Amino acid sequence: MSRKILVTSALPYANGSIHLGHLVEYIQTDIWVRFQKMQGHECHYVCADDTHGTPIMLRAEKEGITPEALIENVHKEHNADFADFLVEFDNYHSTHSVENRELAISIYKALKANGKITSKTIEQYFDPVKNMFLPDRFIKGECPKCHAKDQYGDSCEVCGATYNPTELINPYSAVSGAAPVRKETEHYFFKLSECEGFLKEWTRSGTLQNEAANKMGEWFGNGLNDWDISRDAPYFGFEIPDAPGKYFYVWLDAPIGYMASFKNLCAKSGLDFDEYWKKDSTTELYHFIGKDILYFHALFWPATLEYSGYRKPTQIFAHGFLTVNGEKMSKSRGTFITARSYLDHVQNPEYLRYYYAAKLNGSMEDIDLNLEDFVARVNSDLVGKYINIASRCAGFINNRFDGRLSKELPIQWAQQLKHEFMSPETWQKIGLFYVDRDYSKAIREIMRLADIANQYIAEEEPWKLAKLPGSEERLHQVCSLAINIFWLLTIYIKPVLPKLAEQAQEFLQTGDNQMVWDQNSVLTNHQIRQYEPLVTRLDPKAIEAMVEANKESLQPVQPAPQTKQPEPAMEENTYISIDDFTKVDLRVARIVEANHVEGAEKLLQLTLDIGEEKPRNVFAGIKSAYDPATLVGRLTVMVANLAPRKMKFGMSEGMVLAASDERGGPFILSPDSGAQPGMRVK
RNA sequence: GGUGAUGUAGCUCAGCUGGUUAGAGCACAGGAUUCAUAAUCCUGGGGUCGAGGGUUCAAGUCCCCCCAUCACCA
Repeated sequence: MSRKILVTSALPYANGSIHLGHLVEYIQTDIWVRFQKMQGHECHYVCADDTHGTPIMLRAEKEGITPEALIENVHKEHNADFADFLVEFDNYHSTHSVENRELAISIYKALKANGKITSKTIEQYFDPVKNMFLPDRFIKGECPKCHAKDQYGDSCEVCGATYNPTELINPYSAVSGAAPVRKETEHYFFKLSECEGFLKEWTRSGTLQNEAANKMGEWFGNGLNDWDISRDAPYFGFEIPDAPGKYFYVWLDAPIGYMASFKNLCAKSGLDFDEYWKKDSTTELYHFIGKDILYFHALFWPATLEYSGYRKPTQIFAHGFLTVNGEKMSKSRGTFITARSYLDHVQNPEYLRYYYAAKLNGSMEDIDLNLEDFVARVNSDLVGKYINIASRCAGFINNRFDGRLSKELPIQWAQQLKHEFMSPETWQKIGLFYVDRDYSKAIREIMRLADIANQYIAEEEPWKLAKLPGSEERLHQVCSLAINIFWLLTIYIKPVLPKLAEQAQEFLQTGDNQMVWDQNSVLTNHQIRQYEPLVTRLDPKAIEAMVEANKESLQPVQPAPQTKQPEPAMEENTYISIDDFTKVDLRVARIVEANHVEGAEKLLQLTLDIGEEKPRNVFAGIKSAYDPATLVGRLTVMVANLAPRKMKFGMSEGMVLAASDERGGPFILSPDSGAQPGMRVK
């Protein structure tokens, strides 16, 4: 029974190169799609560049080209990267396309007709030099909570606080450096607050993984706010109908890009767009995404579709992030590796496809690319186990039997091996792992089978049979069986290693129609070709060179900030600069008051004078070591610009420094005599 | 801070609804073998399952509380 399936991966932002982190998702999706196609389902895989928004506009300006030219260049680069990693889209389009413009406008109109659009006047920061409203990420200033300098407008990287950009102290524009002014502007909102009932039901109807559904509970708990879907000119995007100078926010038209890409495919291939997108469509729709953009795909997107008269996704598959050697990708460590850099050094994309597959499961857990493990795994599994089966037996077939497989297989095949390698149960078991995106289990099973094959060969000792008179037939059958097993394993692993499967097909001289799932016949009395090494071992030096090269490519210029698909934060150095240190405002403080806190096991409440008008209230975890009475009047040192933190017992407006480890403590610090409250420690 | 996850041998990971001496691959040690890209086969060492409480006849598996790591907070 053939199903009709539409699959998407998240749209990469047209502001940067594809890197190994992105590839987790595209490889994950591609494997899934290839498996569906192998099963004979009608499966279409579409994607596109996400091209709109302020970062694109500003970057184009910086490069002295039009945004259109910028996204065109990036589109070419992305296309080449995906193709080289064997990610086989049926269509790779762009959100800056006629299809997307039409769909975005018609969806907006439908939402409006359904009473789901409203407008509100809001106050936003405006750059008077650039004459533009500033997105949160383009405003910097002092954190209102911890007073750290140069923090972004939406959150503080030092204390982790989130806030509105209007709360920043001494804000400045990251674009021009000018002090932004607050300015009123009318924005359009999607009334998400009215969609709560629908969304609650939808998110609990099996469309999300358990962890993801749990996560949604939090958002519902806080109550849904209306979603701001407009931005003011200048903006690179689509202008909103009947609203001159107002543009759709990039996240409105980005997911519509899935539809647009498919529509574009329909025009080329004759597929029926409505069959896949109309409200009561019986086709299936799956979105593969990273866990970071679950919010957009599990709330905004289904609500948008629901209230504009389209079908909703069948399921949303969220995956985790990539770490390299157990840590976030880092430019200074050379582990921030682009797709292109990998190809330049390692060449074979299937090593990475294999490794990711061996690690992936259907959960939102992060996966780790351990570079040493990567080399070991590829060489030992792929070359040592799997390819080795063909490599060690093909010679006998080629040289002793003119490349022709035997007419019969050994009795072990019928007796036991057939059940392991070719029974309906095995096909089903591995198939189910693919369907569930539990590729690591599929790989594990396939490698278990490869082990069995090598054991079988070791037991039969074909090299001895070759020297033993009268054993010709036995030798022929044993090696033919090994080749058959290699063929089966190739089919099992084909979604992961499509190129290798193609080369194997060439060697085995099998047709496309024999490379299908559920294969139930064997190759007997069949001509194969001369064996050539199908995969070579991966030299660890190539990995070292790649890491080195990426260390060198550390750019002195900071990449443009992104508002979408944020890349994992980068760690710069183990050392901090003097500037980093001076961010910490250490002050001499006098303990004016010290009290026990009712209900707290570890805390004391301190009132600290640091020469300010109002003394600071600080909770310190030093109860175990100090009696409050002995503290009053003492001088100590506190962090004065730590983000105030709301604790169970009240607001803590700083931190007292104290030393401790397993040998004891805490011991609070005291300045030498002469120090006065409020003096800066530096 | 809130929320969702994760923490099992040197490394990467399995361990379903709690039940015999906690598993695999890699790495390591010893042996076998030479067909194969030093690949393969056999044997072995190695874990107080993040810390601490609790429930139970029985806990890696359930509950509580810490600690660490990751993500999200429109």
